[in-house]
Amino acid sequence: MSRAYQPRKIESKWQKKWDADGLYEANVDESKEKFYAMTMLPYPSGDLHIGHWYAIAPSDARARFKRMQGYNVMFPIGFDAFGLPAENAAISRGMHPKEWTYKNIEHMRSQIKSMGPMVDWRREMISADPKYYHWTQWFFIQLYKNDLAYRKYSPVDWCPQCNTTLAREQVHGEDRHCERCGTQVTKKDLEQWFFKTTNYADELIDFSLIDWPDRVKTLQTNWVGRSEGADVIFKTEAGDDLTVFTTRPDTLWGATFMVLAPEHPLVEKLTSPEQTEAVKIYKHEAEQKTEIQRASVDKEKSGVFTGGFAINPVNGARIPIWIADYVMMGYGFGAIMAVPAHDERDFDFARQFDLEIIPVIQPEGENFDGKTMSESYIGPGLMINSAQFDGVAVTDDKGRKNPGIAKVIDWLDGEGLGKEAVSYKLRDWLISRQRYWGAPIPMVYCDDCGWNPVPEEELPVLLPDDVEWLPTGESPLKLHPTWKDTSCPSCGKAATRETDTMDTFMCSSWYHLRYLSPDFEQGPFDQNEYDYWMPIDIYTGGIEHANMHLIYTRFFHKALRDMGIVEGHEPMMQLRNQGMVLGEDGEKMSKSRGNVVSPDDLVAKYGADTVRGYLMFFARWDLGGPWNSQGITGTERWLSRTWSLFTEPPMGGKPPEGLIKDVKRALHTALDRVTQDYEKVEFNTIISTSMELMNVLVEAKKKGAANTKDWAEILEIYLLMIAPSVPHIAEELWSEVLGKPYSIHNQKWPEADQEMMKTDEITLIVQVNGKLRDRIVVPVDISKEDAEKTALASPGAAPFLEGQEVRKVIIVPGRLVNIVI
RNA sequence: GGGGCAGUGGCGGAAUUGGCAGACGCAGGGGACUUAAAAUCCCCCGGUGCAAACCAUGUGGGUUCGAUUCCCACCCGCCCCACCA
Repeated sequence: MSRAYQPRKIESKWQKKWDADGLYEANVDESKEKFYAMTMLPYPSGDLHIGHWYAIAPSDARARFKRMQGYNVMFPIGFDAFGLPAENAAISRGMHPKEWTYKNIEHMRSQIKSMGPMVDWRREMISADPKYYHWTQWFFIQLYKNDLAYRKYSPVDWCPQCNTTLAREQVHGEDRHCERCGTQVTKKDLEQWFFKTTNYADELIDFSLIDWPDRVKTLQTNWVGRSEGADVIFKTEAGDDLTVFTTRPDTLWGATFMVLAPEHPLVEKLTSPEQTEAVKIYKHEAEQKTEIQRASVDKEKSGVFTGGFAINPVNGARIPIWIADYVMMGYGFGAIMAVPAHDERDFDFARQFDLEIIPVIQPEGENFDGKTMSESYIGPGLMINSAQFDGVAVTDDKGRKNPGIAKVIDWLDGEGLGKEAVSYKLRDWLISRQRYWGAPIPMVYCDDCGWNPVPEEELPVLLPDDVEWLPTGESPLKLHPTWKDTSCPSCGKAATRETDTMDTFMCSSWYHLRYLSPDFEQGPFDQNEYDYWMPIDIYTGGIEHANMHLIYTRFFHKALRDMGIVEGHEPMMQLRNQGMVLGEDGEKMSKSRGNVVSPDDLVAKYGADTVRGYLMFFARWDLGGPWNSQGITGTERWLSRTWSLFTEPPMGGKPPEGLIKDVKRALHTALDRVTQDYEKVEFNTIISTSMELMNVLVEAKKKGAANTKDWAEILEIYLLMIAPSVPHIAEELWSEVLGKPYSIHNQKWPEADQEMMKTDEITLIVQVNGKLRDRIVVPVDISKEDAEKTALASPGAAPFLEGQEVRKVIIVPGRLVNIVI
């Protein structure tokens, strides 16, 4: 009597054996082509979420497919172990962040193992291990030595809930809330460490070397926000330079006033005695505004006149200088020339405060008058009121491609009034965090020598365990009685350590390098491993990191490349994003909503293979969607019917003529499709095609197909096909039921036989005026003439052709005949 | 306001990229087996219509012999950015 399908039994059995045999150990092997498949590492929050499974299991299937194709595949995993949740847990439970984190890792590691991924656990990295953050610190020092890390006093984003600064990227939404806790972010003037990500702005929007989703490329491009234009030097009446960036130097003659950000350094000097009070009040209001809800979007412009004037360099006009909060200190120079006739915001401002409007671009057939214009004009036209440039055509193009802009830039340059310039929205990356559970920034401050890096031989700067983590807004390390005391690396005098820690995104910017050699002590990675494995061939994970991790890690790689530490221009050649698994109610899963699906429960009930298969099947992987707890029974049935197919005795007698040929055709067609879908990283159709094939096999077995000598080979190919997606049942059926040599995961991916896929007869679609009228079965090699003849005579089409003149017949060989009447 | 992604049965989704719309699965209906239930197996399953046939891929146009697929305009949903000069 055949055994029933007992997934949990066979799954833990094979997981143990694979582990004991080191089946998934990935070693440098020059004789084989490498494939580095990586999935975004989890944060050890406590429990593996279904979202983790969704990220890891299909990625694992893809990696297994590559392995069967003959690649030497590395599919590592680790833990992004530093970060705020550990500290918050420490505060609320009175448990040390380290203890909490490592306990969680242990638990989550076993949960990951329960899905049976082909992970080489010898390569695991944990970013909170001293042997890891040693090198995070080392990288900081390299960036510092190469002039890519600097300290700056500036207003920075501050989360009052998390009690720390945040990178610009970690501030979300119109209301500017904290990425992690959702609290409204405030501004704080602090001296902090930054990385010069802006040095790489242009390179970061060049995606020519990588195969990344358009969505991510667009997000990153918009985030970098490159604009082409010119820097133009205005002079204040007092003689100070007042430089502005503009994308529209062609409209310079229409600049009738200037606007500075309230925080602009020249404001005080410019302000006339009679305006001093008004300016002071406005500055104060503007400061408050960033702190209060800006969500109440009254887009009505506010601002105040400083009493100061500037000279428009192109025409000598004396123009007033205002301050307004619609000008941002952080972009360009924090100052603009206002051209109300051709900029919507400037127009609104001019109308509100009754400032002069001079049109300088005019399309044909128009006759603009600054006094009567009802809105600004942004489009193309001819320059007017612009002295020698009158009549020059201005197009919709940006930058130098626009003839008007190009001419003006060249002229400005020649006159020494300005120069071509590019501006970016991208900010330098603020990495200081006033928190405990992170990698200490390895810098020392000495009253005499200033800032110096900790000597590399003294790394790592260890995080002390005995710390009070009172959430005070000061770095907890600062409150430690002795930790910060050290000596100056330069002069040896008593000095103080930097007590801030690094943004955890710093840890995750290079973890792919640590997988190469997690225990290597002479450097961040072993060069031999690097030379073999890098770059990453496919990186999978959520899209939410498009403007954070995925920009930082590219920046990091490019910076290391310029230091000669790594090679190539990009770390990750291909990126694919998975969507999100939502709760059954279509909402984001959350404990408070009670719609969380527990993978542990599912594995207990259905087994890991069913969960893996269903995650691949239930939605388009890149989109995700709501979980359906009934839907998983479809995958469960697929596997139990597969089990029966292999374990139940043969049926029927002698199979009918042609059956085996038909089965083989279905087999190879499915194999071809599955192969393509794995290449394209489209998982749902891999499973549906496998189900479809199984249905064919079940039918064929009933008709006696299992009584032929071909049957064994058919079953083998089917098993090989499903092995990457459902590795345990495939192994059991392969090694135990078919008695083939262990392991199925060392077998070669079968090749679809194009000959087998061919048919003798095809079904030709017969259309009349594009409407389906009949289907005719014809020989595959039918001539066009015969196809036309047969179609015209077909019973379905004939009635529609009666008494009609056939004007044209379109024949798509192998597909259809369309008769046009 | 700008940008992106999507819109196909009751539901998740297919459609070899311009050629049979709805594969595969869930749910539903009917039947077989069973004392009964579960499991399993078989049949039906977009709409209208007795049928022939017609209608149907968010809406309206267009290109084409032929459009879910390409183009234009619009509607709805989600995501990102948002007074960025």
